[in-house]
Amino acid sequence: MNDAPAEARQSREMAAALLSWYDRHRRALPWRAAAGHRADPYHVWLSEIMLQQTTVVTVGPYFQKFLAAWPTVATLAGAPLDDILKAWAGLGYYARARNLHKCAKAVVTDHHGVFPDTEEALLKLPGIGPYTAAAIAAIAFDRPAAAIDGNVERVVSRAFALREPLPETKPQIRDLTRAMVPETRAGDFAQALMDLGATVCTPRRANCLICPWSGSCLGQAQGIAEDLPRKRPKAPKPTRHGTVFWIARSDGAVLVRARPEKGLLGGMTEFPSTQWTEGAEPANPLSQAPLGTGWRKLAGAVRHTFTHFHLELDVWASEPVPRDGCDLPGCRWVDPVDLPAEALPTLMRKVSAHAQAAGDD
DNA sequence: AACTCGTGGAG
DNA sequence: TCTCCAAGAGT
Repeated sequence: MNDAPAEARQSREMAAALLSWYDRHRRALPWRAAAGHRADPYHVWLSEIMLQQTTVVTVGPYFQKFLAAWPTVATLAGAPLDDILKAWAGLGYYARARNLHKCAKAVVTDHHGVFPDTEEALLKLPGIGPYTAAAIAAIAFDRPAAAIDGNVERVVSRAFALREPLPETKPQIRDLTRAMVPETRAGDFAQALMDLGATVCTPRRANCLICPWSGSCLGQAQGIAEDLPRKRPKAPKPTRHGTVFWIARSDGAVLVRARPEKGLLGGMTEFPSTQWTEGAEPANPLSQAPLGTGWRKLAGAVRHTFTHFHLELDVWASEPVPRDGCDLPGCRWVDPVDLPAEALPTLMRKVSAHAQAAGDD
C-alpha cells in the first residue's frame, strides 16, 4: 500500500479522465471564460464570494446585477457600502458583502487595482479563505492550487472510500486532491472536479453509470458511494420569538433603522423589534416600541429559519403617527414604495409583505 | 475547534 | 412539514 510511483500514476490518470470529461460536458456559466481562455480575475473573485454556501441558480442574477453596476474592482471599491448592501439584499451571509467592499478597497490601495496571482497573497485579503484563494489562483491564474469545497469533499470521499466522518478526514482529502492537481490546466481541473460533484456525484445520487471515475472509484467498488461522506449529526434548531413593530406615519412612511454592524444581518435595514429570545416572549413587548399608540396585533405571524434557529415574529401595528415631531435617533422614515430598494434582508421583506397585506383588508 | 452567519430548492 | 445542503469565512 506504499507504492508511491503507482499512486502518482493513478492520480495523473484520474486527472486526465476528469479533464477529458470536462472537455465534453463543460457548462457555460456567466463568470466562466470560453474554453481555452483565462477568466477575468475580478469576475472569478466576485462569483466565488457569491457562491460561498450559495447555489449557482441563486447567484446568477446577483452576479449580472453587480457586474452591470460595478464593472471593475475599482468602481466597486469606490461605491458606498450601503449601495453594496442594497444590491446584496436577499443573498444572505451579509458579512460577505462587507468583506467584498473591504477586499475591493484593499486590491485598489495595496495592489494597484490588480488582483494578486498567488494563493498566499489572495489568502490575506478580507473574505478570501483557503477555498476561495485556491479557486482564484487556479481559475484566474492557472496556478496548481487545490480548491476544496463541499463538492470536492464529497467526490474525493467517495473516490477513495473515506469511511471516517468529516471533518476528521479533511487532511486526507486535502492531500489526495493536491496529488491530483495537474501542472497544466489547473483551473479547468478545479472547475471540473466541482462540476462533477454538482452534476454527477451529487449528495443523494452518485450516478456512477455516467461518471468518468467509475473505473477507479473505491466507494462505488465497495457499494458505499452514496453513504459518503459521513458526517457528525447536527444539533436541533431551537425556536426564538419576538415582536416587530410596523409604525406608519400619517403620510404612509414607515419607521426603519439599521442593525448593528456585527452579528446577525449586520448592517442591514430592519423594522424596530424586541430582542429575539428563546422560550416565552416578554410579558409586555409594546413597552419596547420606540413610539406609537393604539396598537393592534396583526393576524398570523412571520416565520423564518436561519442557519441555527427558527424565528417566529408577531407583528404589531400602531395608529398613524403625526407627520412632524416624531424623529428618533438612528431611525428613518421610508415610503413603502421605496422599500424594495432598501437593504432589507428576506426576513424583513416578509414582515413588510405581512403588514401591507393586513393593511389591504 | 466549535460556533456563528441567510436563503431557497429538493426530496 | 422537515431535513439537508450549496463553489466557506471569521472568530
